Amino acid sequence: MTTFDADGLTLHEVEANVWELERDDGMDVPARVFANEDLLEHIKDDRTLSQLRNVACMPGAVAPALCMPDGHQGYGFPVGGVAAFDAEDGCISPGGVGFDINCGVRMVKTNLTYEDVRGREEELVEALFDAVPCGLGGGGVHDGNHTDLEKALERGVDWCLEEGYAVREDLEHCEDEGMRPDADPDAVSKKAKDRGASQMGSLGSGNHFLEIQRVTDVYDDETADAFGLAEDQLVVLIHCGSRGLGHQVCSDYLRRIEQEHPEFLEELPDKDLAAAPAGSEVAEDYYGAMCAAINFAWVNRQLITHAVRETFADVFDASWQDLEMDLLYDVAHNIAKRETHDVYVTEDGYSLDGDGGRVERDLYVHRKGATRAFPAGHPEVPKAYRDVGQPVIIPGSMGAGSYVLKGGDGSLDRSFGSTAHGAGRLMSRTQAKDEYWGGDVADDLREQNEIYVKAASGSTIAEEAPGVYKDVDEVVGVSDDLGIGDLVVRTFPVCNVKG
DNA sequence: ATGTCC
Repeated sequence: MTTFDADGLTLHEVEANVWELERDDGMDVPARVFANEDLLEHIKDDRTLSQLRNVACMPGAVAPALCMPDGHQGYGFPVGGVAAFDAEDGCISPGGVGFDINCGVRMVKTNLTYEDVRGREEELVEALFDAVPCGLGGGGVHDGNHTDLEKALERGVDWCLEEGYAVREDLEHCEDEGMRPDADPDAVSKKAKDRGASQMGSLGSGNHFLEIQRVTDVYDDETADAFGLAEDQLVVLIHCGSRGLGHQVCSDYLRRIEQEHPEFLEELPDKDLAAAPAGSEVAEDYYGAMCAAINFAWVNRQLITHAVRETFADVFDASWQDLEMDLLYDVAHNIAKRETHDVYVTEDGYSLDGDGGRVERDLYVHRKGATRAFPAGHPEVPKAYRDVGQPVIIPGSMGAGSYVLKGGDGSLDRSFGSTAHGAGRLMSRTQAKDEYWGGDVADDLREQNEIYVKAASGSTIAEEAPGVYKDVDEVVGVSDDLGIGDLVVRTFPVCNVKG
């Protein structure tokens, strides 16, 4: 059997692109990495694998702890991690969701082609840059107050509909229809709300961006047709999260868990895993606050969508409806969710693939830097896509393509209905700033790739240089080979507004 | 990711 040694641990290749960390005495369940050997090389020297092993030791872990092909080391849990814990006697972990709650991405379609925008990239980017607040700090598309914020936290995109920032079809083309009903605004601190009120409809910083892209390749004609995507079509990708509000919710609950459950923390292999026992008051409060932050992030992306539609209408002198700027889909990348899954009880604990006795379990499924990828026929896939599978949007780096996949038939048996979320970082932000200078990166993109980039700060461009990321082609290739998310189309950047 | 430490 092929093995791969990394981070002081040994992986065994149990089938093509599936590497297992065998269960040792400390682990409740085995752990698995979905990757090829090139991708494994990238996690050889960081803490990804030991972090994944730690996740497999957590109370109530069900079936394997998983790392997607774009995985890398994170805070407590690896980014690219998928982990399910029993919702009755397991746990929920802010570290398993991440600081940027419901960081995610949506794709807005247009009926324009690359020819329509060619030569007007600078004009379009300047107009978008003026219309969508970006970078660190306050300011948003909607001049928020606390009354609006409460409604946004409670109702998500449904609030945008009432305010004229959304149409009914936007809700129908969003994961969870843009609203988590379990949201509990009372569980969100005043400090978090203060930060959120001034950031309603803002891009933020880091890897967040607004990008105009063109469809360059169609791999699956039938599904592309169902998604309304065709070669040469212009689309808009909006990638952002819950800004300071989500960050504050995460920080608040990490502190509360430390204060209220020190004995529970003590038993975890790493304090950064910071889980709350299922059923405890803090677990319920965190779930309610996290769901409110999820709603906030959806409102954020919807408000930006509104601003993008108005900007396109201005620049191209036509209404956004005439430009057919409909939402393809909006997916969350950093969330935990109560979901019911079929699992199988085996001698070794649990499996997902039908070996053993079937039981239905209520779980907290954590997707941290991972995308839900439900297959055709699943009741939570919107009606428009029920026959083909949900759209899965995977952004690449600034200089690389992005992909639209469809939820694969293998995703429920392999990964709790999940796949990768992006290219995945190769190096830290600090290291990136040593290796690159923002101005040079932007010049290279313009001269070599004809991609026009405008950013709030030069150092952000350096931190996000294409060379800082893995090869997204390899990431989606593994997803497609495993049948957890299947290739539909590839896009390539035309111009980009960076936070 | 993030008013990159209240």
